[in-house]
Amino acid sequence: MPDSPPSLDPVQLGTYFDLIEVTSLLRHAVEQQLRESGGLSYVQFQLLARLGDAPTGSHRMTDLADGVVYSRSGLTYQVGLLEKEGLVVRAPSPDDERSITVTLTDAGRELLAKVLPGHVEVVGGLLFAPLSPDDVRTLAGLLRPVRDHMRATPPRSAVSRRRKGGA
Amino acid sequence: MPDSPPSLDPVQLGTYFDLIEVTSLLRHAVEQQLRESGGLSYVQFQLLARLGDAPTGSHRMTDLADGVVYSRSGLTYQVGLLEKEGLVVRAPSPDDERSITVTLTDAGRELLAKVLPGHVEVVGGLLFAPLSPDDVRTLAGLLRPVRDHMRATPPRSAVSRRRKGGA
DNA sequence: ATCAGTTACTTCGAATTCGAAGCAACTTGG
DNA sequence: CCAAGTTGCTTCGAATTCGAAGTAACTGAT
Repeated sequence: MPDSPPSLDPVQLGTYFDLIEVTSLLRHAVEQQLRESGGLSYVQFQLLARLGDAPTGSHRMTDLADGVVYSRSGLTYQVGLLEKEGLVVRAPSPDDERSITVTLTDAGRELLAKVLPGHVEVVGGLLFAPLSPDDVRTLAGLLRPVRDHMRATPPRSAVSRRRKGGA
Repeated sequence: MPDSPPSLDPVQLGTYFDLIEVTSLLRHAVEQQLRESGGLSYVQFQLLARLGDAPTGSHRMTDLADGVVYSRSGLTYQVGLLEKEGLVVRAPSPDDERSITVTLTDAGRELLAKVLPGHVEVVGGLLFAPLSPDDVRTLAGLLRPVRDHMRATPPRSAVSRRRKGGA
């Protein structure tokens, strides 16, 4: 691959910074709304949303962690909190004894429904307000390949727990 | 304002999710590179980068916190770490006795220079690899107005420390 | 069936993060 | 000048976050 320029041009750099800034601000605003309206952190909301999206309303721990880009141990902690609130249930997986299946409860679904409108409103007001429908389509068309590329690219140290000493 | 639809259409929703996912993955990869190559966290890198960009190589604490979207107390902590490493210096501001001016040291500038190429490489390889130069320009054109809009929109509770009780 | 290697999850300790509260320095109106 | 209000930063405590290490379950080869 001969075209990996060693340095970013100014447009790229500015775009990168704007991207980071935009999502930081968005996250911040959303986080506040979620805490006020439902006592949820952003990760917790993401988890509930993912479970709500799933046809079965459930996912394995690992898939959840990968989905929201979170550490395994952090996920254990967060799911523990959600379970204590009665929003999800943990159960061993039928086919794989090691796996834990996390499932959304009715209470979880309710809370999700209660929180979603406000969430959507914040996102709409901050992120989409300055964008036309065409803009949004364009943006979607740009982000999707990036997302796929990132998901496909193995993390720089794709080591299997042993052999950590890079070289 | 008659056009704030109460709900996001599927394209918007997908775009929003992709945006979050893309930046989460990017951040993760970048964080790892920074830690390995220079022992810096992402915030720390952002701070050094911002100081490096400034004509004077310095900024007030508050401006730094706002710039990187970080809490004041968190910034105090991080700048403390950077100072302990000799990467920045804190000095009271001449005109305003309350303000602290944070300035990049030579060591800080060196470390920044040492870390930047790898950083840029990761960002290029993950974020920009699937995008043509035209795509990047388009993306920049979309993000800029969003950024400006977000910066202009006051946080939902623009209260002045007192009168927190919302109603 | 047994052993080595891998995968799924949890526990643990250390580091980071935030908001609330506190303190000092500015500003404004009298 | 003085009091009330605001702004800039730090300290404090509680909650979250991660990676390393540990345990249990699966896989494949012999």
